[in-house]
Amino acid sequence: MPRAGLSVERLTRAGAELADEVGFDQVTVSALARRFDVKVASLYSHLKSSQDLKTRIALLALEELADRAADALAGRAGKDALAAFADVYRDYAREHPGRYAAARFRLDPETAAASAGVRQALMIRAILRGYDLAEPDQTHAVRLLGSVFHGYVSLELAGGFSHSAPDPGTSWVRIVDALDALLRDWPAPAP
Amino acid sequence: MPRAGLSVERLTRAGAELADEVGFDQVTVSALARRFDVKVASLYSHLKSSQDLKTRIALLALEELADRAADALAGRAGKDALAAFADVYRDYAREHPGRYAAARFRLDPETAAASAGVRQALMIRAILRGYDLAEPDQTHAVRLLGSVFHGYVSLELAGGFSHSAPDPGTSWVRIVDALDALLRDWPAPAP
DNA sequence: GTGGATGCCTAAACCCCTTAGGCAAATGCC
DNA sequence: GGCATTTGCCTAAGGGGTTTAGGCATCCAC
Repeated sequence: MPRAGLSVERLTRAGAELADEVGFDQVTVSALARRFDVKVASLYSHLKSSQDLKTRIALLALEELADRAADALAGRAGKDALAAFADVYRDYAREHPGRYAAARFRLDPETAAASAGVRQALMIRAILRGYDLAEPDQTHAVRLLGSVFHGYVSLELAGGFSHSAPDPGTSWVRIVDALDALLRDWPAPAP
Repeated sequence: MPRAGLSVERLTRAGAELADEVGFDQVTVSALARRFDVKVASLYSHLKSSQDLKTRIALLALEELADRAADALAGRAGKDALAAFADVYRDYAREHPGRYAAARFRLDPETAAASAGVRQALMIRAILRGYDLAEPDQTHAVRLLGSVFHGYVSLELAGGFSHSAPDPGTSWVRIVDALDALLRDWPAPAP
């Protein structure tokens, strides 16, 4: 019987595809084994556990997202950069819902610290350098942007905006406009 | 052998408590049966399925959230109302992380349409009547607020802001300030 | 070619979900 | 209070998913 040629990388990529097809929480070691026409136990020479598999898929998704964002940001600044980043985020989630869900998978702190998630945070901070925000307002703004991007995309994916006008793409554009305006004129603390 | 006195309501409440203790995705029919010291199969005279249980917990959480929000909104308008609603959301998620996660559980469209989720959407629209927004801007704003509230709370719960200054409560206040300012001066579409 | 490392296998234990069918406790009717 | 019926909880059993232990065949290096 010839060997299947498994490897952590192939398994991770296949897991990511599986996630996009059936949803991240349906990604299972068993399903992956079926996909490679191999017995379940065989995967355990490559993966430590189901958790390990999910973590790897999450890291892959975070990488891909950060790569796309870096591409999109090249040569842009200000609102251009903000809109580009925002679109990367939303588009990625729509193209790869399973991977996007994976990117939200809870990692333990040290794994998270070593992930491409920090690159994303740095890029948001870079975008904010196009606006005039001193600390701690910059951090508040980072958190706001992270919340809006994640929140919107996750509500849209969950079907929260479906079948209702105006279409989600339009709201997205207007929300990015609004965020740009807000960042240009960030209010002082309320009295 | 005396009966345990199970009922759909008791099971749902216990499920919600369990969710807060161990996380919503650790809520399982088996765990619930253990909690009542009863055999697993016994729960199936009360619950159709594991999915059914989760749906019921989700509906409970949506009700509780809507009730709290309605209380908080009574007699308030404008920024007061906005801040009160925002705090209800964040506080509920911090007090009841499992229930909050349950409230994000994906319901099928008709169940969602009959849930307290629509009450929440109506309350956000009511808050926005304190600002001067015509359609379709009001809808854009509803979506923005929903995204920020959900996004922020979910990032905070996921530990995204932990161990980093400024503390998440401060950012929350400033973000609500910023949203208020933005709604008072909602920008026209970009050229 | 042969030795060793590696890859995939069988086997088995454990946990969760779900259905079918049975006995006993609660409920209601007289 | 006695009896029938309903209802609730049980045992039994099948189907997945996860994970570990141990075996044999394949692949690679020499």
